Amino acid sequence: MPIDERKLDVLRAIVEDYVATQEPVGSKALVDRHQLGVSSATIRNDMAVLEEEGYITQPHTSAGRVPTDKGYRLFVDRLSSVKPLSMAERRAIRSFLDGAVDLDDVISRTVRLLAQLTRQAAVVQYPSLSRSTVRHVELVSLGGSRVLVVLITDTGRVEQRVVELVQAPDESLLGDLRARLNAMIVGHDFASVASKMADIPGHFPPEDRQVVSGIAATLLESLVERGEERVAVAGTANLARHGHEFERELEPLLSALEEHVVLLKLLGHASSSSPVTVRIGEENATSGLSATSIVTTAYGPGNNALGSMGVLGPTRMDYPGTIAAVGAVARYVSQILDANN
Amino acid sequence: MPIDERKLDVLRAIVEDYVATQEPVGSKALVDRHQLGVSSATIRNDMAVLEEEGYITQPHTSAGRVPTDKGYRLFVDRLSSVKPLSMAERRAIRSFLDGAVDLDDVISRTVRLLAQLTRQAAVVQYPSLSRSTVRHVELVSLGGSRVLVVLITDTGRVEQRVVELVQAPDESLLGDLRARLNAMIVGHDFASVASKMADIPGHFPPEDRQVVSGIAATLLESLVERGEERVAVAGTANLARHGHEFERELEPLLSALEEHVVLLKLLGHASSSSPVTVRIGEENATSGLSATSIVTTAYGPGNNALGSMGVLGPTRMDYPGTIAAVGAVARYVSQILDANN
DNA sequence: AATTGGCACTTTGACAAGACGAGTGCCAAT
DNA sequence: ATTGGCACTCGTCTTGTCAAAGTGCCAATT
Repeated sequence: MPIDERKLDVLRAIVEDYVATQEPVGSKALVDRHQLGVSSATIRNDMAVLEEEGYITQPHTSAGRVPTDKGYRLFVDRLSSVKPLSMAERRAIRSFLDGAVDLDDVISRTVRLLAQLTRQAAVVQYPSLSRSTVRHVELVSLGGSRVLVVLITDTGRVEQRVVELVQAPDESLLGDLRARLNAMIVGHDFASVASKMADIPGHFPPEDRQVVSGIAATLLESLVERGEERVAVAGTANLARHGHEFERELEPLLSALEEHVVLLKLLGHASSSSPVTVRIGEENATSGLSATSIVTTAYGPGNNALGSMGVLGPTRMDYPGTIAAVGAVARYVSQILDANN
Repeated sequence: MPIDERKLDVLRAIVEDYVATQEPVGSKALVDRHQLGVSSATIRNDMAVLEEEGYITQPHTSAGRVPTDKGYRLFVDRLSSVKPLSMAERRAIRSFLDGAVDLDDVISRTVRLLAQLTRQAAVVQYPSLSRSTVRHVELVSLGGSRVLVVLITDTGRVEQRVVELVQAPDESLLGDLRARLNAMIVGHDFASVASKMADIPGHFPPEDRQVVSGIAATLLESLVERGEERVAVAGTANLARHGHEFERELEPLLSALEEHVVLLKLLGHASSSSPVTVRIGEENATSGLSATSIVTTAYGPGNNALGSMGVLGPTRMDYPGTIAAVGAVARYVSQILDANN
């Protein structure tokens, strides 16, 4: 049985009504609230087909229908148009983000903004180190054998790390090393930095090599290990707001939001083909998240993706609105980062 | 009617049983599970008195009794002894915290440890800037008119901030300023730093003063404004675990955990008189938190409190265990920070 | 005076039975 | 292909009953 145009209309109407009311929607209610031009009996026939094809389901005989993951998928892929943001929302984005003073501030404002706009939980990944270039490396002696290594990227991200050396380095050694590091890696991509780093100790006299390689190792480590993992989260309270509706989901979801490793996997590598990616229910392989959907997109000036941001909520969410909000915020943040380059 | 010794025993038993079972506890169950040496009828009389005095209450006629906030208060103040941690727990604290490489790592490990140990939500405040001294100030030109200001405290806390100046500073000016700043404020308390800062521009030629005061202002600002507000949170998922038990509380509590300003107020100024502070239910003036209790303590080497840490959970929590865990973790963290001084 | 056993009373929760309503599926008619 | 009609199913709501839990009180005991 083919799915014709009207059946798609029916599916769209079901999704919209269900998202709005949170209640299974029946054939009668449907003809009342939408201008479908046919009777409820016809709708019932269509619904039977849609159910047979797996787009909708009924919690029990003689309740209305509810969209399945597959139904939502079809909805976002083919049935929904992007809902333009209201002027108030556009204004909110601007005024909220324009006050940011530096990268940390941009990220923290962005994540709160997204949470507020969508009334769901929001996540923003810091600009990925591996896709940034080095702007500056600074070494600061903290007295004794301790040195602070500071790394600054072209996106304004600042990573710092204290390293405990086997012996106290003298000030001139630090100066030499700082100069050499900067000359060597500033402006370069992170992948290339890793290979160059290996040569560095060779340029120093043997007695200094231990210190030098200690610092170099920390630098590399902080790039690779800690590099990707920074994310900001906000809006967890929004999940509890309509919380008891997806009950058993809440705890695993909160866990995922705390486990940054998991979270980054969920944010995933936003495909650059389509601007905003939606992953629905079971499509997230992560266990316990079968009733949550994730809307993500990459951000970054031009086509140069620096990181991802997104929103998590129940599968029963307002997809057009959420997609629009995520897209708009990402575009605006990209602009800001570009202007700040 | 006076509250005699046995009535206190009864109250203690009620609190313990209620915390363990999460169910109102009746007179019969009480004599079964505890060796009180009297009959259930006697217990009933005692319970009637306890209820009259406001220490316990019954959800409805003929259910068991449940402790009130006042009952919990009496329990923690006079009826409970600190429960010593198990060897496994002590070992966990050590092995978990000993791997920390720097302050950020210490804080993040601490907060996760606390959450895991108590199975509740944990909060750790970063060492307060106002109670630290300056170890080093670093100025790094980012090219153009942008300068990165990095501030390092004796506790290992590193604050950074990018400042956009009206004109590009030249390198030697930055060097001068850096030297002067360090000479002037290293080793000093933050309160005194603020007043000294005002003099700084005067030592520079007029044409540089704008740049100098821009940097000085940022430094001050980042100390004062952002200074206190850094906190780390973990274990929010634990709240959802037994979440539906305190229902309406979840959302405001999650909100509070995200609003760092509110959170810091809740952590409060841990009184140094008693090592661990407990605030129960309504005692937290914050609205919506009438069913949550907060167990906090200050940490820091010796009597020098650097910040607070604590645990938030339902009023119906294991107070002796939680108090012990918070106390032990705080002591161990204090040691670590001391060793790292 | 304190404690106890006994008993009546109240309330909850579980269970069953029945009324009701919502919604479907199907069929015959258009 | 669409429609109105109708029987059917199933969940929900209400009501009633019953057992269990727990209390409060009282008279008896120590």
